[in-house]
Amino acid sequence: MGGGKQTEEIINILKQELQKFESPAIIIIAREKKDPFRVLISTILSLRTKDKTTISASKKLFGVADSPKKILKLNKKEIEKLIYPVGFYRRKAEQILKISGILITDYNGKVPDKINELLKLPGVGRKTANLVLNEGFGKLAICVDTHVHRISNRLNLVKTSEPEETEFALQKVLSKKHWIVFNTLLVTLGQNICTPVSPKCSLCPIEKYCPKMGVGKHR
DNA sequence: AAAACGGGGGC
DNA sequence: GCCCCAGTTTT
Repeated sequence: MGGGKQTEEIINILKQELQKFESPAIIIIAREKKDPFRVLISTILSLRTKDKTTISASKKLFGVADSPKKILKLNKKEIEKLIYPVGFYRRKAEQILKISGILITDYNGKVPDKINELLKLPGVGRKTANLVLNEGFGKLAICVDTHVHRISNRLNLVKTSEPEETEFALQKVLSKKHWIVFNTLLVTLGQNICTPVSPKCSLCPIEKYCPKMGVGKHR
């Protein structure tokens, strides 16, 4: 299935050239301790939030409680205080409590490793679920967020209007060995170079593969 | 002052 | 399918 020489080249170049940039927040957090629960909770925290904020809030929270059981010993106010600088902190505190309760009662305290089960949890959509499968469990999944969606379309790897379409379109285009790294590479590229507005095309290591080369400003 | 931030849920 | 969410940082 799929691959394409050009896609291979793009991924290889990105692997080489993006090493100098900091990894996305969830990768950094997962690197410290590979634990699906930490990936899940920090991904919730990262929603519409900058990486630096996500990392510091995650550290604060996990310093106090990094398991469903420990989370449930806290009340909502205490969690809010720990995660405070992230956006939507009240909603997220509630979701973290609810998720922890559900994990205890329905899943024996473990994060499920099936996407349909993950999607039942409050605050968990496809992006979060796939990232948990991907980074938490090392399972084959393509996590599509705004960066992956935007850049995949800029490169004409896919022609889609919604992230969910992108996920399924990429499954046909990408060879499976790249499914897990793809998200990290494109997020890193998207945060540092191929930004939503005013992308730094002159710094882009794959500019020659980009159909919008030289446009300078594109969506 | 305004836009941006690795979405998701409610209607 | 549209609209709202929440507070901090960057432009």
